[in-house]
Amino acid sequence: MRRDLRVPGPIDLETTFTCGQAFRWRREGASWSGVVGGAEIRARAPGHSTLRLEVRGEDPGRDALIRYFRLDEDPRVHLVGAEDLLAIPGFRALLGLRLLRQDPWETLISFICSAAANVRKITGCVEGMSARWGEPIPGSARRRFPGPERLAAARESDLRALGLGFRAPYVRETSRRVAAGAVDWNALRHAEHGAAREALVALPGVGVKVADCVLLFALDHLTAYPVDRWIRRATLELSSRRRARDSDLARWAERLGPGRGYVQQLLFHLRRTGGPLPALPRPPARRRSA
DNA sequence: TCCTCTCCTTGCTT
DNA sequence: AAAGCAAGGAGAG
Repeated sequence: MRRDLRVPGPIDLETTFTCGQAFRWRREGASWSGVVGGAEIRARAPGHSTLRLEVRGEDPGRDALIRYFRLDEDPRVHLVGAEDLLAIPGFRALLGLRLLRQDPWETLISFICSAAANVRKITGCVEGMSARWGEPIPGSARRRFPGPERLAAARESDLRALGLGFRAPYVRETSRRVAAGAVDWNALRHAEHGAAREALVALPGVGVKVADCVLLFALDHLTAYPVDRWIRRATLELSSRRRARDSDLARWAERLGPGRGYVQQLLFHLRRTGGPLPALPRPPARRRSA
């Protein structure tokens, strides 16, 4: 079935789907093909103000798709506090990169696979697991991302055969714990950022960076600022530092406002594709009032 | 407690 | 062709 959704603010599917937040979207002729839940979605954005979707398989429903694509908001609201970044060459052109609101389980496993990997590698792992253990989608050649029980039952050697390498035992053990009910996604969604992160870091293969990715890309914690290699470089440059702990870089980024997670995604893409960033002007010194 | 180093897979790039 | 690199984590010292 077909759905046309109104898009508040700019949208650029190319950067949205290839920027390293999601790993199941690929170009398919004139449109993009992705898997969302039990559906294959084919997406186009004619005129950049409408998102035209063709849904095959189990229809997530209009509201769920609006949530997935975050069409319930104009992404520019997340720039409050980060206005200085608009002066950086190339930054303004990235505002059509839409942060997605993805499934937390799939996001968790995807980013466990992201350790010392690149986007292509992660995509291969996620597609491989889906092809091997995912349920078929009626009317589509693609498959769902497998649930925790399926991956918990997988053999480490089978995961390694898909190219997961040293990440294989992490995926297996974390799957077991999730299948056993150790993670309450809804609770994490509403918990304070620090507490939610603490719960995720308890899982094998999950450190602060991966936890923050799950919180940002799936659980609506837009204050999460995952620091990976690229964001480390970008933030060091913006803050005119030569070296700093990741936690200090995340603390520095607090000045980018409550939407710094969204900003992080734009900076990640900008730094990865465009090279070094200029230093940001220092914020005016605080005057002591009264 | 905190920092640094090493290892862990794989495949593409230089 | 050896080394570097890629959305890191865990364990040792």
